Amino acid sequence: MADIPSSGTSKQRKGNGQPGSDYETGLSEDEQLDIRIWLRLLTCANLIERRVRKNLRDKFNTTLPRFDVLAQVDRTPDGQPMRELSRRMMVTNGNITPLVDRLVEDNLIRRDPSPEDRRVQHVRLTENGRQALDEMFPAHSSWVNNLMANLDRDNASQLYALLGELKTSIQTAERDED
Amino acid sequence: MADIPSSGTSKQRKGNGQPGSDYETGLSEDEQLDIRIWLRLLTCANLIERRVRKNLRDKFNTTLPRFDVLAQVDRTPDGQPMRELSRRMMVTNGNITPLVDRLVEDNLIRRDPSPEDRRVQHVRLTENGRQALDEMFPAHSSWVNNLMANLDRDNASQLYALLGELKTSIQTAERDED
DNA sequence: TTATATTACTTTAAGTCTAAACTATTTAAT
DNA sequence: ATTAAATAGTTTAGACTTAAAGTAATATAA
Repeated sequence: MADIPSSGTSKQRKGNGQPGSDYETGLSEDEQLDIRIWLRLLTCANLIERRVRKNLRDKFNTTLPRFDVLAQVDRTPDGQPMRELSRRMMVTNGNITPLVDRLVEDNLIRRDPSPEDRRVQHVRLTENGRQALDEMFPAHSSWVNNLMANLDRDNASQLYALLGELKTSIQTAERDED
Repeated sequence: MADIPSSGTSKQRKGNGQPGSDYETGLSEDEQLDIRIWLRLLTCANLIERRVRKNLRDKFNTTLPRFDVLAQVDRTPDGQPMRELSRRMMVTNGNITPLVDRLVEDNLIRRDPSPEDRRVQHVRLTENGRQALDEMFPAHSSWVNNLMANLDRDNASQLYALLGELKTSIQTAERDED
């Protein structure tokens, strides 16, 4: 996960000679800034994720992917097809199958075949699953809240907006890729 | 990875009645903002990570953790102990061992026992590893740069600063935990 | 209609990751 | 010096993740 670039190069690599270039890395200031944003982003995400994982394990004896499935499934009253789960969770299809298998075993969710399309399985919360989620959800919020408690509210709003800009930039770049 | 909270609750959960609370989630505006920051952060991190992983595989037939190890090892001329690698990469100790094993097999790094402390193994780049990294590093930068190309430079600087604030907030909260 | 492509999901093999238990070594405290 | 505690690294079992290949069902197109 961590992805910290070093000089990333042998001593031979020279600066590009342009203003704002860095002798060590051969990157322009803009390029360096981008990399630093990426690394800081990753560090923050890792720190938060680590805390959430630890608390889910310690306090609810579960894992983040399991919590994610429950939270996702709960987003729509009629449950969701597997493909929708994998799309929302940003993981591959093959990942979801065994994850859902285990949650079904534990009677937290169930699979209902779609009446319209026999390929589709709708995943829904069981009563058990709902209860579990109702306990976990506020705790999860409070953990995140706690980690950001020292962040000034104006800064928080701005950060949220800027992350939106970043997201747009990424999606634009990915769209142009194709 | 994705961690999208839904209503996360049955219909029974009521708003907390305070100004700015949300009937659906029972979260205050501040709490909602924090969760939204977290989710957006995670989305951005996932999008970038996914692109980097895909490009590492397609163009260099390698993986992100492998690249991370090489980049980390390169940061200090005399290599680094395993514990330092795991600390910097924010993964557990047990993760590093097989990862390093595979890279040693491929002759990209080597393990040198520390002369001072017989428990310690210093991990260093081989000439092969240096060459590989020298090819990968600029490519890696350009991928990230590309994803952020549509981000205004002022916004980028601000985002970097705010992520710093967030990081501090998280670390403060974690410190208080202990 | 019939062939072709697409879609939803599962399976497989291999890599990554974690927590926990373990070994070997070093450090600290008596 | 001897014991206890801490540290570096490895190993283990299990969960998660991916890409790629496979199966079944649906949609498209000729």
